[in-house]
Amino acid sequence: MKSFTKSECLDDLRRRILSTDLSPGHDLDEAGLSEYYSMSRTPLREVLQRLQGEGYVVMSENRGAKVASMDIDVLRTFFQTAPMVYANIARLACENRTPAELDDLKYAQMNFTKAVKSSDAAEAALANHKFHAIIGSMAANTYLMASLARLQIDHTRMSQTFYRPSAPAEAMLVLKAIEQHDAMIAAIEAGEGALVIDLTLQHWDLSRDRMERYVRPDPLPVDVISLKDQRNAI
Amino acid sequence: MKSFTKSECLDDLRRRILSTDLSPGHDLDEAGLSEYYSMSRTPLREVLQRLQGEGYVVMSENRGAKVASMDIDVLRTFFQTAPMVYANIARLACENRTPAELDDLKYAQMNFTKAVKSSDAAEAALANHKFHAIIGSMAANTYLMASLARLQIDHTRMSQTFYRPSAPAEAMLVLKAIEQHDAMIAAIEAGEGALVIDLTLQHWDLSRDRMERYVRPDPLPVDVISLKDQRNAI
DNA sequence: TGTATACATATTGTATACGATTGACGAGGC
DNA sequence: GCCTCGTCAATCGTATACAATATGTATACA
Repeated sequence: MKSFTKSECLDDLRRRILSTDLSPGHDLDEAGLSEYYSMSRTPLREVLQRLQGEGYVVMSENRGAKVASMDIDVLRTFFQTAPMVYANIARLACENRTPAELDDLKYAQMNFTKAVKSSDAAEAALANHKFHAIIGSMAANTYLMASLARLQIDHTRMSQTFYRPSAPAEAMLVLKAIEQHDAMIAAIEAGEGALVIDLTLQHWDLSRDRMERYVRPDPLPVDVISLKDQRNAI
Repeated sequence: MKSFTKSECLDDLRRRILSTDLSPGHDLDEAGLSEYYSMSRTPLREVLQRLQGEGYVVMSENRGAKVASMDIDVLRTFFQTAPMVYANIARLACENRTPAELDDLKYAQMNFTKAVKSSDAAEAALANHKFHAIIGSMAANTYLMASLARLQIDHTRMSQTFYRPSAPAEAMLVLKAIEQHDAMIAAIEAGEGALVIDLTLQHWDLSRDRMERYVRPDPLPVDVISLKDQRNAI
């Protein structure tokens, strides 16, 4: 049985939540997880606390931790807020990026491309997450970063289907996303703020259209009873 | 010796950090705090973890927790980001406020006014914090809320001087802030989005001008050595 | 048969003891 | 005299035991 360090445990839980291996709303049992990661409950609880701080999980007194749910309200505000934050982050990244960060970004893009070509859906989603997280850190803005990090959690979870294209036309869209990333890298490197905002919004539009697939095939509840269940499940 | 519950401890630490009773960069000793709040180190560590998640403190491996510092970069991004977030929050608050929240807001404004009139600077700053936090929760936007909460931490800490007016003309500015709050309440109640954005930005301008007092009398370091110290102190 | 209450069980919260890491101080070597 | 290395104290990190709380189930009573 592999033994995990605390930060490995943290990373692994993040991965599992982002890839919806641990689905939204899933109940996280301390004892079970502490055994799984072969560490005692004390450090594991601290990991969960931290994940709560990052918005991955929600904890309630005497009732343990759950994977942050994605209910109807959350989705609404997500689509409302994301473009603004993404655009502002991109602009700031243009102004503040360092050469080292640019290298990181190119490396992340390489990994992303590789994952897409090898049809590894979960890996592609995570690589995409990493790519945009780097743009976030380029922006060097603690405050917006807090929003971005939370947006990305839900974005990555929703985009799982994006990288499992079912039709050739849809596979093309993923390739287009790769191209857009390349264009964004170039614009950031050149420091062209207006351009990168434009590219970011285009990238967002592509992603948003595709994310409807996540929402549409599994329609949001409309009758009172299941709505109530959804709310209670938060 | 008063015994604290975990959430009381959390609140108290937040208060002490916001009022700069615990100054930025201050080192937080687990053993000392656990004795002060008469609880064991385990729950106290969880409190600190949580405060880290909220941006109040910064923790580093094997080196404990510190109150989040406010160095030169942070201030720069603060002034860069605050108006955008505040304005957007205000607009959303207009759209989504509930009657109960409106009552809360009016109550908070009452407390704020009271604190100002009684010249209780720390209390006024905290009441102002609460006032704007309520507007934040009215917006019902988890993502922006994450930014707002972090902005508010630094805003409140910087505004400590605001409520200690040294000249009559400056005392007037605080009274003006009260009036602006009233106008904002009215606009939010009426659902006038454009107006509340305008009022919010005016309110921000007032606050920003006054916050220069926080920065100016104690100039940011310009020589290399103290800049390095500042960075290491993060 | 439905509901309420009391008990059993599982899970979370807290305290304490012990082990690990860091940073400082001082002795020894260069 | 300065640098290096080793020891020591202080503080942080982890494990485990125990207490408190919530949930599920069975039973008694209406």
